[in-house]
Formats: sequence, C-alpha cells, structure tokens
Amino acid sequence: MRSHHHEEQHLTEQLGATGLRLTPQRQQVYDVLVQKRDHPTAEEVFIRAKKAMPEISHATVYNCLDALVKSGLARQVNVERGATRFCPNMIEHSHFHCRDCGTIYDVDLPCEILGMAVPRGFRADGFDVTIHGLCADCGKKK
Amino acid sequence: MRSHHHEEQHLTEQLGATGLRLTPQRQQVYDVLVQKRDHPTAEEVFIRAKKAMPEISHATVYNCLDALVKSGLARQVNVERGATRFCPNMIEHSHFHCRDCGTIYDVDLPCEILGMAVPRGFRADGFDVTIHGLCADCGKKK
DNA sequence: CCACACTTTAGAATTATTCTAAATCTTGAC
DNA sequence: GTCAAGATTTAGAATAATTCTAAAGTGTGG
Repeated sequence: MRSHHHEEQHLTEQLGATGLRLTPQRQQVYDVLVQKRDHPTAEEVFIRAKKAMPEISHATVYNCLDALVKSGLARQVNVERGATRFCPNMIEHSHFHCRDCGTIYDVDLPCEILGMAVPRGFRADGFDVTIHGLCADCGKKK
Repeated sequence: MRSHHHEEQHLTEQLGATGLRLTPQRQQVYDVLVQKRDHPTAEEVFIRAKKAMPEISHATVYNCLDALVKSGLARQVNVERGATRFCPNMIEHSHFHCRDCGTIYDVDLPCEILGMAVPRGFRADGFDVTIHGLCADCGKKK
C-alpha cells in the first residue's frame, strides 16, 4: 500500500500537471474514494467526507471530484454528467465522445469484445463501450 | 429502409415481448430517435415529439423511453439514470453493472480492447466499458 | 506585506428525473 | 355491444442532481 506521504506527493503531482493544487478538501474527497471502493455518488462522497471534515460543502465536493477526474486521479462511471442520452441503434456499436464539442458518434466495435470474460457466476447480457477523445473537427482546430 | 408497416410490426413485437403495448406516443418517441440519430436527451426528444404531437407530456416521454429501452428498441448512452458514480481505480478496467441490485463491480478488461479502432482523424485517449447483467448473488436468487 | 489567482462556502438557481392522482384508452369477458 | 380491469397518458408537483453566484478565505510570488 502506498504510504501516506507518497500518496500526497502523487496527488500533488497529478493535480499540479493540470494546473491545480492539492487542498485538504481534495485530499479528503480522494481519501473517501479510496477508502471504500463502492462507486459512490457525489452525494455519498459528500456525506462521508462531512464526517471527517464537517465544514465541507456540497459545491466543493463537486469541485473536488471534477478536479480529480480532470487530473486523472478518478474516473466517473457515466459518460457525462447531466442528462442521459438515447439512441435507437441496436446493432452492437460503441460511442465516441468528443471531449471538446461533446458530440457522441456511433463507431464500429471490434468483434473480439463480444467474448469478453466476466467473473465466475456472473451472467452478462450486453455492454456499452464509450471511447473518449477528440473528433476530427475538433482535432483540426487545435 | 424498413417500410412503415414493417416498423410498426417490429415495434409491436418487441414491446409485446416485454408485456407492453405499442401506443401512438411510443411510436412517436421512437420515430424521433430514428429520424435524427444524434443521441438526444429526454428533453430534446420531448421538444421534437411535441411538434408532431403537441399534447404529449414530459412524463410520457420518460415513460416511452423507458419502454423502448426495456424492450430493446433503444439504448441509453449512460450506464444508469440519476447520479453519476465515481471510482479511483485508474488501472484500465471495466465495470459490471448488475441490473438487479444495481451494484457496480470492477472487472478485468481483455487487453485486445486497447487497440480499438476509431474513425480516421479521430484521436482516442481513453474509454469506458460497462457490462450489464446479473451478478453472482442476484443470479442465485432467481 | 500586498496583489493576484485559486478555492471554499452557503445557499440559490437550474436542470433532470420521478411521482401522483385523475382522466383516457384497450382489451377481454360476458 | 357493454362493462370492468388494467395499462397508459396527462399536468403539474415533488424530488434529486448539478451548477452557479457572490462573498470570504488561502497561499504564493514579488
């Protein structure tokens, strides 16, 4: 297990590379995520963080989660926050989400994925693949 | 292209298999999804459906989308509705979402996926894979 | 020590989703 | 056909999720 000091250094580096600072609140939110890896919602993180840091606010938790996600210290399980999107294409395919313009494109799925393994006793009956990156248009603009 | 009659029959069959009926509203919502495949949000579907069917209500659009998703006529791009979940595991992995208990498990990812192709000009820098199904516990209960 | 940029806070505002109760529609039994 | 039962839709309220705002606090370099 990573020592406390090393973790702190790791957080500082990762945040720093994104132009952000390590603050006690960001540390705390990160600790909550690491302590119980049950994919909590922002609200759950808020409740847990409040125990150790009663002053922390709702907006700060969202802010910290954003900071962690932006700097590669955490992932959000859903593609995007906010409204859910729908598509009628039931042929197996994946989605490409452009981080710049937000457009979601349907893209082909390599068939190897179809045989993906799941843990013993689990039964899979479908899956979603979302690829993140820059679409051709947004790539050009840079 | 599928004829209007065939589409109607298809919808009736798929909905029927899930114990649901084809109604004008469900037809309309489905048509909206098919007419412009830009992954609209529920709100956008509502606005578009309203043009052809001004009486349609907000709740009905949600209901219809649920019905279409349940019967395999549409997909929702996000894993779940509602609150976004977070995880600090930055090692490439995928998520298994149990449709019964809602738990999200981390599972290994076959490395073949890493070389997944994207359209010309697109640049990928990460992806999410979510597998849907029944976890071991929920599978036993059935 | 000061200026400046970054963060946090409380709470309001907005957005997304679900719920409720009443009205309407369908279907099957008679 | 008519009726009852169950499914569906509606408007609008309620709740949940997220974002915004303005003021206060913090830290860093000069």
